[in-house]
Amino acid sequence: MENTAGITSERVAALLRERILSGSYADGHALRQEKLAAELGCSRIPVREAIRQLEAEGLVITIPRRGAMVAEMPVDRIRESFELRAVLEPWLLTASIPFLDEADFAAAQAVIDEMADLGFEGWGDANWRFHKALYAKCGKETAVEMLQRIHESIERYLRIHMRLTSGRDKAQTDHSLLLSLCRARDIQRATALLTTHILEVSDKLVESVEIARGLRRDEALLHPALRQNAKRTNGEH
Amino acid sequence: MENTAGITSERVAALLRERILSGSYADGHALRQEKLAAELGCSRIPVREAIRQLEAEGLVITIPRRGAMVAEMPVDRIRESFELRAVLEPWLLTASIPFLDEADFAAAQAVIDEMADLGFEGWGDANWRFHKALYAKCGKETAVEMLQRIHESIERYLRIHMRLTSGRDKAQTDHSLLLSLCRARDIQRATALLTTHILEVSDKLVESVEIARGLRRDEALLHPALRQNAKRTNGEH
DNA sequence: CGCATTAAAACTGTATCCAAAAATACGATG
DNA sequence: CATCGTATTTTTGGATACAGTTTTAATGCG
Repeated sequence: MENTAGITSERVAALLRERILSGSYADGHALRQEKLAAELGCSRIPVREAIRQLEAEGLVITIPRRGAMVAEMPVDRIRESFELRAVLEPWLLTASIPFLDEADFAAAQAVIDEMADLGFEGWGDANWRFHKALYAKCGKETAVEMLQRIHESIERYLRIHMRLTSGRDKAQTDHSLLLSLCRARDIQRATALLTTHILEVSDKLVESVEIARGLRRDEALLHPALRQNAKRTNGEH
Repeated sequence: MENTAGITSERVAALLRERILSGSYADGHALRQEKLAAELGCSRIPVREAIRQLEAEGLVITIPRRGAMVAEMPVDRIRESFELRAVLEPWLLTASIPFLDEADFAAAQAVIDEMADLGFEGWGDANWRFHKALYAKCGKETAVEMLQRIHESIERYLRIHMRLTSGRDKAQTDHSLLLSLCRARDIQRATALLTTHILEVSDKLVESVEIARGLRRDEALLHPALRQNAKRTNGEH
């Protein structure tokens, strides 16, 4: 079974990460070892190692003897993630702008074009790739990796937000304007725009997440009520 | 076979982390699964999961089919870690100072006192605990956790630096002064001092690490030469 | 001395087993 | 009828044994 390509536990981790980031596994979704092993056609050991890895990445939490589940990020943490972005990204942009060349600008523009006709699915990832393109020359790899992790951890909430608002608002125009300012090497205005861009999205997104969680809670309250009315008739699966 | 006291993978991870942070396992030290399992009295499974976890934390790197070793941080990364500290810590301090109370100051002072009669061993950890005490009220848990990880990843190089310079220089006076400024709620001067404090240590520490690595390289060049002179006489272990 | 072949070591994953803890189902009782 | 306690089932965490593969070393020959 051509398992020669790469280490299995890494592939399992990549697959689970993809499912969590994409929202395919919602917050609180339980990651059952045996089920995943059967589904992926491997034993439990690579699954367990992958779960450990994702736990260290903060995407899942494991409770001993109870298993792993997709970690739900509290709204305070979500807000804080955006605050961190608002601190770090302008810093990286400042360091990067003087060294950006035409190839970097073209790459960023290509991502903008790509995002134009993109649905909800790949939007969060493309958004990060656009921002990252502007930090290409910042010379701070560790910080970029940290930011990538931050973007990954909030990607599913960005998706929820876009699904609720059914649109990507003025992000596209923000991005285009930001790219123009970078081309003009206008660090002052570019960082100012970037900061407001990040913080604006933050407020709206937190709002959406609170609405979504409120809805989910109502649903959770509704389900037991339904179960009382229709005893034992629900299909559970 | 008292295997009732199973060693959990978390404990293995904590132990290995401790050994890496303390410098007990130097850069490049190979983490052999079977050897560790035998030493810790457990099977390879917890060891493997612990290694995956540490890999995600950036403390070790694994090369497929070759095993795991303690990750060596390039000097550029070390410098970058301090740059990140210089950006994030003043930010946290600014957010925290207005809300610090006497208990927080007393805790910070206690760490300073503790550091006075402390050798190389626990100094890096205490240093972080002092800084963290000042960010107690910043309300940014994610950022604090990130910084903790940064401090952990550079702790062994701090140890190397102190061993080479055999002293903790003016860190103590810096810390005392910083605490005074925090007590006075002088955000301006406190953040300025903090920034210079971090960047000063950075330059000196990078220098020490470069010296240490230069020495180690010489040693590596010397060893094969010795082996040639005294064929087969080296005890390998 | 250099290089090719071979042997050993070490990692990766599978399968099976067991113990412990949690979840669930079930039944007794007030 | 609701609630509490017990028993069964599920799931996790780990141990053990084994096979396959790759890297490293050791050996031997020209």
